[in-house]
Amino acid sequence: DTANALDALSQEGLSEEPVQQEKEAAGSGGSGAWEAAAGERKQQQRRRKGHRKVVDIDNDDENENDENGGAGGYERQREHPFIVTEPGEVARGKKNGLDYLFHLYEQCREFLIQVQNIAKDRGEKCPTKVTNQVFRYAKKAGASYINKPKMRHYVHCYALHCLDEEASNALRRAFKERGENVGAWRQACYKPLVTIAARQGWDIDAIFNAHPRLAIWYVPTKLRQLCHAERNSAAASSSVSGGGDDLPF
Amino acid sequence: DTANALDALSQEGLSEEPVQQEKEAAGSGGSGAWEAAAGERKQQQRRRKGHRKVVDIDNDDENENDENGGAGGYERQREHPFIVTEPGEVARGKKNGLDYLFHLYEQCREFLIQVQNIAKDRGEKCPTKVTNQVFRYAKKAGASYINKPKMRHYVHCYALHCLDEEASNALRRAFKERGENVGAWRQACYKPLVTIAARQGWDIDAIFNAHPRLAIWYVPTKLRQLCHAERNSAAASSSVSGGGDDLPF
DNA sequence: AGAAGGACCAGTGGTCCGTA
DNA sequence: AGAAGGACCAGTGGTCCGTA
Repeated sequence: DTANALDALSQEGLSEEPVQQEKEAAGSGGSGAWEAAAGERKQQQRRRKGHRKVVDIDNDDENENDENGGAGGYERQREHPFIVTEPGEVARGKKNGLDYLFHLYEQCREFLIQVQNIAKDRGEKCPTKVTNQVFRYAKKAGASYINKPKMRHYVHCYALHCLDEEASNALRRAFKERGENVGAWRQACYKPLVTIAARQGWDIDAIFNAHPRLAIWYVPTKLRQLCHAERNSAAASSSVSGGGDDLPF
Repeated sequence: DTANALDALSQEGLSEEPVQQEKEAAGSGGSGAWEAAAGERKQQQRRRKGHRKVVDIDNDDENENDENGGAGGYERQREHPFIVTEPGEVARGKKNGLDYLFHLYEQCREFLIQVQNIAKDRGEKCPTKVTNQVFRYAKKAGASYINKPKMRHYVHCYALHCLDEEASNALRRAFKERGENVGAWRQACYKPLVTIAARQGWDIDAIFNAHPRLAIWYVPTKLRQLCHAERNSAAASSSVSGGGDDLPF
């Protein structure tokens, strides 16, 4: 129902960055076995504490088939950054607008439904949330612009859009007017959600689950923490003003 | 409500087996660095395909503190095996009965409820199923006889007990009479569940979720597969006997 | 500086298989 | 042979941080 017309909202052309493999291939002067295995294996080193050394001993011919057909200087693409747009406004320049952001959540929902149908058909476990499996499926289906960190990052913004579209729209207009960046707008989305939670007994999980389009998203940790903190301080101040045991008003 | 009186159903005293650490300490003549690290690190070798070699390079003094205070020959305890008992029957000898088995599921439910209350209190994510976290909590609370492989192994038996206690009781009496072992009884529990699923549109997840005491358990993979296979062959035979497109009868 | 997302990591669901 | 459960492993939820 949120039609594919919205796809047009994404600006044509993507930002570019050199591809990882190419840089690795170009980065000459590696230091032996580990370097050679880096393309094949995951790098398990970064923040490792145990000072462990991993050595591959049958690395024979696994890395010889370069599937990308040699060093043709192609570039990895990265989505344009979001900017704060009003409802209905299309972002100009190398930017994406917030209607497009919210549209990505609808797309994920459609991918989830497809994954669910396949699972039901096969008699397999059926996910109720947007899981890693769904992100993998989306990628395989060609929606390479969908990824987990991005979707998780803005879930609460989408939640406000679902739960109080008027408030969400007003916030967008206000932040656009003030020339705020996306990060500031994103931060500002928390507060109205906490207010909504306050009105509904602080149960943010119940609020998500009661909304069909929101129920498929995990409640973001920070939103959960904010609701919890606010509930406690609200209870504390009410018990002070109430002058004794907590009363229901 | 399923009172702690049932705890008495577990035979006093447990089977014994020598403790792992002791055996490892006793097993002299290891072969160098990896052997020395085995107590500290997880053994990552078993079925490994990649022919990888893992070497620890700062193994300095991590393994020196033997917390068990030396080789006092204490024994690890293991629960008595289950035998097929009738409802109400207490197992004799070094055995446990099936009422006790089902009681363990009730205990897990109580541990889950405690974990849920703690989580709600702290404003953390609240589990709806018996997860690893719940098994850990049970162990910490002293219920060392509860463990994940055992509980998962018999979930479908408990499911039958919840969904059709009469049928479950009849099956127990029949298998006791015939002198069948627990494994045979366990296998036999699948079929009546598949029959129940057939009557309810084959949705075994919905059947579990509709029952408050069962909803907290993951549907066992094998039960899910049996329902799926049976649904498909039922659909095939009905479309044959129906002589064309599937009809609703 | 603000932002997108590859890649990591601790802890999960699932159950094998070494053990008695 | 039958059974209990430690311990493993692939893939998860969560998000950091190297990247541009």
